Amino acid sequence: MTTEREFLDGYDPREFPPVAVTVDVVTLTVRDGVLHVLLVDRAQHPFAGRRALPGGFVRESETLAEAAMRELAEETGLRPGEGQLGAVHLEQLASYGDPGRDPRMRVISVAYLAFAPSLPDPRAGGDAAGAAWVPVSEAAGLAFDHDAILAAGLDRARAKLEYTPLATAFVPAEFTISELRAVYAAVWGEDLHPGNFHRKVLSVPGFVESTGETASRGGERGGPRARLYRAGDARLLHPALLRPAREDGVR
Amino acid sequence: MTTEREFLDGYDPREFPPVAVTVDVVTLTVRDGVLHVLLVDRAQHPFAGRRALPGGFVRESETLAEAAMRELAEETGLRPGEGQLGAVHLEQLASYGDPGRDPRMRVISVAYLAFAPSLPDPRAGGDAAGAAWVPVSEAAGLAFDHDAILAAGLDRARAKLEYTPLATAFVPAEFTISELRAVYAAVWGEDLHPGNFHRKVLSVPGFVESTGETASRGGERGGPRARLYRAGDARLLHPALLRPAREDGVR
DNA sequence: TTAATAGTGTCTTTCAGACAATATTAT
DNA sequence: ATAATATTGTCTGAAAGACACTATTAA
Repeated sequence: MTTEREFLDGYDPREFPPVAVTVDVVTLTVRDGVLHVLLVDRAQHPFAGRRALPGGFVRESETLAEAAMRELAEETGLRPGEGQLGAVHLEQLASYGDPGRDPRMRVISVAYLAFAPSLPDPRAGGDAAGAAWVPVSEAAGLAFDHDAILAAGLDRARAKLEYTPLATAFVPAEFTISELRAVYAAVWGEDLHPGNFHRKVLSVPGFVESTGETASRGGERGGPRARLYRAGDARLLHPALLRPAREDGVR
Repeated sequence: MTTEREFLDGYDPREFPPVAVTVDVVTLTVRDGVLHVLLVDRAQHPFAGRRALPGGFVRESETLAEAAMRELAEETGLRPGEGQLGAVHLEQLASYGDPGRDPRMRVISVAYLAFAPSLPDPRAGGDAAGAAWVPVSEAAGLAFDHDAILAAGLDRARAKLEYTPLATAFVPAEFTISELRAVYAAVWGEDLHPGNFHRKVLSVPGFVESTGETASRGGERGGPRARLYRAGDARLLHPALLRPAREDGVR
């Protein structure tokens, strides 16, 4: 937005190439130890019958983040800022604007990434008619360029667990170290050493803080009752919790 | 882009809220050991007389990245894909679309981040009339929300030097370890221990590879002639080159 | 009882950073 | 000659990861 040409153009919106701006949301959650993404079924052309990321047009007076939260609320049937949706972490992911990515017209989509604790199935009716949580391993062949957007969201999520405490966004307000470890295992797709993970999490300043309470019962198949923790005040993890076995595929 | 409403809207672009999509580019380079950003002087309202990031409207048939590279080429007077601009690293940074960020109309700007080796001053004439390299410490009070975009670019650049070999994008194809260290010092704003930095860089697989050559002369104020290296094939640094002294400000 | 899990202890290896030492070159 | 720089060596402490061990609880 800098040159003279732009200023002159600014006077008449009709001189711009017609373009639409949408948001698409990659919403991740962990259900039963498996990473899931929220997808909707497209009823209409184009890509009718295919699954897609929830999304829609940005309205006139809302910010991009507000549009993303609104779309997420519409699809899950939950209201933002209340109950569990209030605990959802939302961040901008990237924008996608290749000509032809939408066959109807030029569409620039701003993708958002959301981390949610385990939520109920999307309610039927309304916009959420075709919404469902899908294991990421089964989320292929999406409409538009949503496969690439989902892949970018997964990459971002896996990286963010390393150096931020955002794994806590996937669990309830109070959680055990084992539950937190299950999040890492689900997002990274590999098991972590329980003992080392436990000591590591407690050693990072501000990652978690003890509630003083203990879980009401032990594990499903036995074991002592675990202590409960809540998210600490750290915004970055120092030192980071690095993924194992990244030696290959780096070059 | 998923609901019925959207599909219907798709038929008539005039039904969309008028919106423009631009790209803005944060172009960083290191000149004489100081981190600089490429800025232009705005001649026109709004923000006439203020400095701004180079940018402009995305054209109909180009991708977002192509638009960013085109704007960068126009402002620097260099042609993309040739000479030094071919060595420029360009990546998407984030998108900015708050209502009111541009007083003329709704504008969504996709910001890009570029790392360039030391380039000549922008040529006079044409779009680059008011373009100049400005030390980042003096780049405040920019037009629109460009202060925030620049800050995001600096954050990203500082973080990327830690775990990617992108510092090599700031130096010529062949460089010495000291030149690479000067890049880190300029971007991070703190001096690094020469001996430890040297050993660290050479110990990270694929970060740099020796050319077998030696610089034609020693340092400006004396010292032996340093060996020359070129960028290696690593895309990520393992282990990473972490910034010192981040204990504070994390929480 | 049996098996699984929570939590802690120990050891080895790697790495960051402080510090030192030597060789080389511009001035 | 002097000072600055390149490069390498050494040492200490932090941290990751492997492994072991004890206590507790569901079934």
